[in-house]
This record gives sequence, structure tokens and C-alpha cells, in this order.
Amino acid sequence: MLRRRDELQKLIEMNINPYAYEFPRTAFSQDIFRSFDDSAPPQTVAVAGRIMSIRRMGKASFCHIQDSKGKIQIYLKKDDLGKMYDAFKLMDIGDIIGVHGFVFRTKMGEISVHAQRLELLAKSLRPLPVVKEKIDEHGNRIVYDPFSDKELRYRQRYVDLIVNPEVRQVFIKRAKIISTIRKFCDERGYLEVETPVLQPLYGGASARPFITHHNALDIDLYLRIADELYLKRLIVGGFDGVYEISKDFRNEGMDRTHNPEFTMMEIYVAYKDYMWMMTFVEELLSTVANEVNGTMKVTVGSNEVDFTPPWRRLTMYDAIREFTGKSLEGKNEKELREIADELGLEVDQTVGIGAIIDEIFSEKVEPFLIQPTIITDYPIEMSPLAKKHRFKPGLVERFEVIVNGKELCNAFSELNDPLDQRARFEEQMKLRARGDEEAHVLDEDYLRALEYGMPPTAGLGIGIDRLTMILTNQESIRDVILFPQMKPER
RNA sequence: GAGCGUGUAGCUCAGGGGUAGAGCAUCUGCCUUUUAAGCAGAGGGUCGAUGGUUCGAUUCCAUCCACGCUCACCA
Repeated sequence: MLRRRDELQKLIEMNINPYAYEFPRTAFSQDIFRSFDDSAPPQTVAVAGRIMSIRRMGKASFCHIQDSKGKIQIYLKKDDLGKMYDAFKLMDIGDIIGVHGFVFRTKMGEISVHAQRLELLAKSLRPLPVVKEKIDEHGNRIVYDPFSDKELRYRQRYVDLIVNPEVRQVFIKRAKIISTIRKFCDERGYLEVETPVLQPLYGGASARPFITHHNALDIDLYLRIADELYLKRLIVGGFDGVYEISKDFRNEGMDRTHNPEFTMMEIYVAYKDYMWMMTFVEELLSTVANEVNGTMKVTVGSNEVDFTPPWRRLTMYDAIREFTGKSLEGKNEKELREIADELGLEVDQTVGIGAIIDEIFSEKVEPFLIQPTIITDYPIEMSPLAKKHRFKPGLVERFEVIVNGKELCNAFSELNDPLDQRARFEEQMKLRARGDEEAHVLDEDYLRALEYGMPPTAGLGIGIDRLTMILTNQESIRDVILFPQMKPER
């Protein structure tokens, strides 16, 4: 750092502004490679980027600069640059430069830019973790001593992005996923809306909220745990389809698949039911997979996941029967506990039928569903916002999409009977009174909205972070969130 | 929240009760087509923090902090 300060001072003394105002770039690295032609006259370009390596040989040097699309080699000669070549001697890996020059091919065959003019655009004062690499005879990129410390990578994501180009690709894909979802929904006429992040009551999911305080009103507000209840209010208001892609916040543990703030896409479509939504989500996710990776198939860890529709659909009971040989249909709580016991599962004594079934499913079925699978018809106890099944008592019209052993989407035929909804909320309040901090809160205004009448509606939620994990083959949510939550540095 | 593990130079890592090591990076010199450039030389560390044991601790012990993995929790 001190040395670089000295260099900075010397550059200033040479009458060079180390922090330029702009640079008239005409080309990116990759575009130059694409358009290069050995037989054509040399093309003049202006490129800019960060110096990533330097090879000095007295009165001539090579360096690689990195721009947003890749790297390109620059050849600098004292004969061509004069005073600026001396300035170049004061430049380091990490500095951002602009180069005017012509494109040529070196003796070693690398397409490079022969610098005719050099400008310093930003002097770097902090040494970059230098990653050396070479391409072996098979064309594989070998990286020596990569910048791999996860704590540093997450805390200083800017450095991670500079040094680890594959990280950049993950976030480019993430943006593509979101823009594809948006385009897909817009094309079908659904309206993108924004609903409150700060809510006087939180709802739409089972989770503990973050609480904050509004000074002027002197009231506590909650950061939303879901968008659901506000979006359905908009269906009451007469929109045919509304969707929102936004951050939700849940005040719970963090691990490989959970970050306290995460991105959710929710969509509600009037006059549709969950059967319609199954086809919708198949089309949506297969389109997204195809747009992002150019194929419906994606490698996730040691599995290959194929999003080509149609996906397998089976009921939760059938899935449990298939994977455990046990039939849960019509069983009472005592019988279910016995079955759970036989399967070697420990189920808390206080929980009800729904939770026992959910436990069996989560442990014995879900992890083994690798290909996209639609699991339908969940126990009513777990789903206070879903409509009762039209002919299966005790169940609701709900489905989840399981991919690579994890829940990716959750959808229902939305409950639009205000009296039933009130009864369900009251059940939740009883759970809350018994100490379940994650039980839903009764929302009088939401009930009032339903009392005005909500058309039959299908709703869907997709965890964008988890979707990104699958489509980019990342095993931690922290690798698909630019700035994941960390404890403060001390 | 629990268990296990990690923390040493800018980065990646060795080491080990007696004042600290490598490669790359950095600095100096040579080098006008190099590419993990090369050659010769040099500098760089509160060994995560705080206590304890010891003549002596970076090393052993305890506590704390941060991170990772697994589990628990979690739609």
C-alpha cells in the first residue's frame, strides 16, 4: 500500500491524473478476438480494463487487461509510448488503464493489442490477490493458488468478481433468470406490481419476521415474510394476474439454502386453479432453463436434471407409498405416529397429523426426487391459505415442485371463502397461543378483502435463489447472492 | 442452538515449546514478441484476540471472535 502511494505521487509529479474522467472505448476483449482476421489490415481499437498480469522485459512489456467480457493481452514498447512507458513502470496489477492501439497476433499466436497510446484511468492502492493461470495442452484453464477463502470472497465480493471470472457468470445467469421470468409473465398479460415491504402485520408464510420501528408513527412494522396476502388483495381489486419479484425477510437460521433476505417470485392468476398452474410452472421453468443454459438439461452436482415438460405428477400419499411402502390414507394420528416410528423417524409429541405426514415426506421422499416432480394434495393443517380439495377430505389443492431433492415452488388453488379463511386463521392463532412463533397471524383487513369476494385464483411462489442454485450448479445460496449476510467484521 | 474443523506474509499454504518458512505477489538490477516469462538480489509477520501453564508460548490449556462443514431450526 505504501509503495503504491509513492507510485501514485510519482505519477502525479509526471503530470498524469491517476483518476481519469472517461475513456472513449471502442471495443471489448472478446469482440476483438471474434473479428480478428490475419489477412486484413490491422484494426485500430481503444480498449480499457484492469491490469491482471504484467511481464516486463526492459524496454518492452506485455500485460493482460480484463474488461467486462474477458481478458486481452497488450503489448507496450518504449519506442511507441515514450514518457508513458516510464509511467507504465509505475503501474501495477489492479490498475485500470485505457489503451489505443492496433490488433495483431504475437509470435506465440495470441491476438493482442499493440499500444500506441496509454492512459491511466484509475490507480489501485490495494494489492489484488494475484491469480496466475495457464491453459494446458487440452485447453483447460489451470489456476494457481486461487482466491478461494470463502469468508474473504463473500465479504469482499468485488475482489471475488475481479479475480474469479466464473463468479461473474453466475450472476449474469441470475439476471437472465429474472429477466426471463419477467418477460414470460409480461407476454401473458400479467401485471408486475410492488407491494409493501414494511407491513403492520406479516403473513403469507410460516416464519418469524424481522421487526422494525417507524418513528413518526411510533409503531412497530414487520419486514415482509411473503407477498401473498397483498397480491391477493389486488386480485380482489380486479386485476386478472399480478406478479412480484422481490426480497422477503425471515428471521431464522442461515445455512446452505437459507439467507435471511432472499428473493421470491409470486404470481396470482384469477379464474384458474392449481391444475392450470402446474402447466404454467412447467412452461415457465423449462423456458427459463432453456434461455439461461440453452438446454432443458442442467448438471447439478452429480445429477443431471431435465426440465423438459411434462414433469411427473403424483400425490403426496402416492409418493410416500412409492418410497416407503406405507399407505397413509385414512390413518388417524396414532396410526401415523406408529408408521413414523417404524420408519425410524422421531416426531415431536405436540404436532398434529399434518406435521407427521410432512415429516415422513421430507425425510423419506423429498431428498430422492431429483427430476422436477409435482407433488400434489397436502394435508390441510399445513396450508392455511390453500383451498380445500374439491373431493379429498382433509387435503388442500396445493402442489410443490421438487427439484434435486429440494422444494423449489409452492402453489395452491387459493382459498377464497372468507368464512373458511377466518376459521383457518383462528386455528393458526390457537397454535400461536400454544407457543408456535411461526403460526400465521390473523389479518382482519385481508379477511375484509376476501369478504368483498375474490374470484377463484391460482397462486405460485418460486424461490429465485434456489432456482439460480440449480441452474448455475452452485451448492450454497451464498454463491448466488452477491452480498450474502455475514456477521460484522471486528 | 450443538458437534467437528479452520484461523501463520497481500494470496495459497507448510511448520512447530527456544525470536518464523515456501511459491506467487511486492521492491532493486538486467532484458524490445512474453505469457505460471526468465536471471540475480532484497524487503515484508503482534502466527485471529484475551487469559493461563512454563525460565520461555505462534506451538500446550481455557475463554472469546470470525469462518467452514454437518446436524437442529427453517416452506
